[in-house]
Amino acid sequence: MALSHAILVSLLDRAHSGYDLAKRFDRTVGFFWPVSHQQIYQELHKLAAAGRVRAETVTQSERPNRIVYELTDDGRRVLDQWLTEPTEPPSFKEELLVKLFALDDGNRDSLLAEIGSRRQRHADRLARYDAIMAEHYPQPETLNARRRGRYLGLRMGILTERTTLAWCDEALALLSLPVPVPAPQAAATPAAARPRRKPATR
Amino acid sequence: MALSHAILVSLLDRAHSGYDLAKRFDRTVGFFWPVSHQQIYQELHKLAAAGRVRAETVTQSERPNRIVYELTDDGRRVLDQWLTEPTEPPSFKEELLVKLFALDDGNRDSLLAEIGSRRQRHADRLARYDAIMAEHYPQPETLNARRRGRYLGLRMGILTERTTLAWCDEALALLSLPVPVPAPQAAATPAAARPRRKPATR
DNA sequence: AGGCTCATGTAAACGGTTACATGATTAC
DNA sequence: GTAATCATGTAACCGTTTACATGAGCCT
Repeated sequence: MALSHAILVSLLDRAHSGYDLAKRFDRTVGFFWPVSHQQIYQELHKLAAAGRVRAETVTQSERPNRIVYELTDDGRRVLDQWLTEPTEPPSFKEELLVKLFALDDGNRDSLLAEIGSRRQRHADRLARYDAIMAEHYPQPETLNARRRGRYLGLRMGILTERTTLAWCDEALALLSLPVPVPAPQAAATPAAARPRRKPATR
Repeated sequence: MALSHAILVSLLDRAHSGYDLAKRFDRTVGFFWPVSHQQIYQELHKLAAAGRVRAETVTQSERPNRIVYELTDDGRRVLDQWLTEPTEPPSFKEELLVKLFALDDGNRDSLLAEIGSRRQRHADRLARYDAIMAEHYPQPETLNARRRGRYLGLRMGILTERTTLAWCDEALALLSLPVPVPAPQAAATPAAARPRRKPATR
């Protein structure tokens, strides 16, 4: 429901072509709302058909023509309306945590390795975000409204990456710790013979 | 690609019916991999057709019959294979941050209100997670491998909610701060007459 | 009487991903 | 010569969401 809105938001400042939007998304809104170029082109057609954006072809020599899209008054109205509607907390799908549900002594090492490589990726991201912050958002209190909103997006990214890094460190430490030896009575008893009591879930 | 795997993971400990799985997901894996009951039923059919689970009907009087699914050796193999494959960082879609990209003086109050209500929801979640942690995971070092994995999932949930709460507080504080008055020279100049220099994006 | 829990499903619609397609220019 | 950049798209597929369906028993 919000892909169209993400595009409208990106057109707020000025008109863009589909190609521009695709590149812009990669650096900005795309961090919290990933979108492919195919989606953008198709959605722009729909938005134009619905009268929320106006298309204008810019003829170019030496380069393919561009089709530049601009917000209409109606588009602006739809956008403002959307902003007042309540938002659901993000549903995040974390494959790694699903995998950890299957953790046992047999797969411990491969999961440890995976957490390690994830740690690295998050550290890289954090470094990139920190660099953008230092360069573009020195003192958030002095920013105007629009730029404050963008600052807060970046800020969320930084806090998230820091938290994830800290979690990776905890996870690596915990998984490296030896697992306590299970109670000795189980040693010689065949599995099928042991009484099965209803185990507490969780 | 991982819905089937999330189900296989849930069947690791013991056999479950679709109905059981749906309820179980809500409390466990569903936090990092949300799934509806329709998806579960359909996926169970596919998994059974592929020989990764074995279905058994349990006849009940007074209640509808249950169809209970159990991991096969092949299912276990597929699961173990999947665990060794690398994982992408989660792509999270945060509508609220998209909205903040459109922040201006006209919508500041409604966005402030929305951040406030989101703050509350995250505080509630954190309280629930803390309660589960206190009750089920007193000392993580003493847990066996399987339960350590689950502990780490919960731990991630707690860290995430804490971080989000802190971000909400920052956002509320920043948006409540008065926006600095723009440079006075713009006061009487008509917008069209002002020179338009290429503004720095970001 | 109305709503919840147990228990399973089908069907349509929507949204997103992957693959394929074209073609000129510029940089290495 | 090869790859990347600019610039736009179509088509098939897959995964997810929403709506609809059934029916008994239990609780208030």
